[in-house]
Amino acid sequence: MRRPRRTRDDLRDQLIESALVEFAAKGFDGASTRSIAERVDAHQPQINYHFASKEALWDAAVAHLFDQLLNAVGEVAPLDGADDDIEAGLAFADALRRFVRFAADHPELNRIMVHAGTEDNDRLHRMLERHVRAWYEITTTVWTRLRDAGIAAPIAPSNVYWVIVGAASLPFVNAPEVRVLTGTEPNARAWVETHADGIVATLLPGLTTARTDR
Amino acid sequence: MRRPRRTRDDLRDQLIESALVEFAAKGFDGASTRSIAERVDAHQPQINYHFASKEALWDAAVAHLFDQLLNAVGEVAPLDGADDDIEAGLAFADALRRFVRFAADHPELNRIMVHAGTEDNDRLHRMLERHVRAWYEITTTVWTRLRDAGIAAPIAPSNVYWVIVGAASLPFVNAPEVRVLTGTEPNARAWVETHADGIVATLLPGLTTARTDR
DNA sequence: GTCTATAATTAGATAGAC
DNA sequence: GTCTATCTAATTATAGAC
Repeated sequence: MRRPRRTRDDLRDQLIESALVEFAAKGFDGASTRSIAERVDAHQPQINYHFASKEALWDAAVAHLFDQLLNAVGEVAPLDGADDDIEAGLAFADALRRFVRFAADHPELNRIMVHAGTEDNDRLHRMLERHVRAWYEITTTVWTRLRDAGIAAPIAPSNVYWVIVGAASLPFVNAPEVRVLTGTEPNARAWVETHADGIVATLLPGLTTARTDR
Repeated sequence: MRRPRRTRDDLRDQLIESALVEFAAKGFDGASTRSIAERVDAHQPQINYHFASKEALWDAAVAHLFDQLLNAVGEVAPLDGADDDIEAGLAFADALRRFVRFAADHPELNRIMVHAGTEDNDRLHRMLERHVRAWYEITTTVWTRLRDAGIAAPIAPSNVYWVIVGAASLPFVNAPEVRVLTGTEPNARAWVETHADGIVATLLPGLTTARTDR
């Protein structure tokens, strides 16, 4: 009945995956290290041994998520360097689509972010400076350019970041709510693509026009 | 040093207000009935006496919030009856603006909703059927009409509800994040109105055009 | 009818066994 | 170096005093 002993790294990875699910579902305070451990057949004190504290586990889990995000959406920096504005707009549209797909596949990211963003504490500051600020800055920069080019919708660069994140991720963050209210499955491929299409067409109305103009 | 004894209703109201803040900040599991009680100078067991259980207190707090929302945004039903489409569009734009202002003034609503919507449990179902479904239905109905009239942006009626709620409320739900990343105060009147302007102009592009056409 | 004292459970962290 | 046994504090609910 005994499970073969795991390697250090395997156990760490499993605890991180488990932590993501629990933190996303119940928030930092609501999640218990005991449940996180038991979900992967470990004992609660093993968390303190491998991560020193609940906070440190949270930091590790968040870092893991943002690694995956960067992998999935890719560096957006090149956007700024695209030759012409339409090019930049198309690249941004692509990044938006990839972000919507990531939000559908990994609802934990935006669940954790929306939990963390409600309270002003050290955890939030660490997450923002380590992982979020770069995304915020590149978004406002590219958006300003696309606005000037008449491609982007009339949203101020200072708040477009939250419009994008909120609109793109909420149906996946609240997937159970979507299922109850619509009777449809938001994680179905078609649902996700419809959502991405709507977001892109609405936020970048000048792109559809421009593309047919060429 | 003794506080004058409160009436039954005063204490209930104070506990509900306190519960809203705590549930919004930490989620249902993370919030403790002890903190909720202590915040208004009461003892933890008084919650069980006045509300029977933590769940019942949550239900009462949520009901109170949705009462306030209805008060602030008003019945949207009349929208459907407006004579012409532009009229309906203007009324919808007005409701959107009032919703944005409410989200700024009462971030607890969307914080609690976003927490509740992540887990499929009885609490979520009670909230959806009692308070949310009506808003979802009227939104999709009006949106379908405005889409057909060429006023609304190209977002499917089945997901526009989450686009609106997500885009309109996230900067207030995550106000601490906005403060850190932008250095601005999202609750400032100007910030809120700029946000509302952006949302309305982006979601109802046909309205600006139509208005100048007349 | 209302609140205080208290019970039963579960939280995260540590100390010491292996 | 890793995990198990255990500790202290905090959780919600109840029982009984006023």
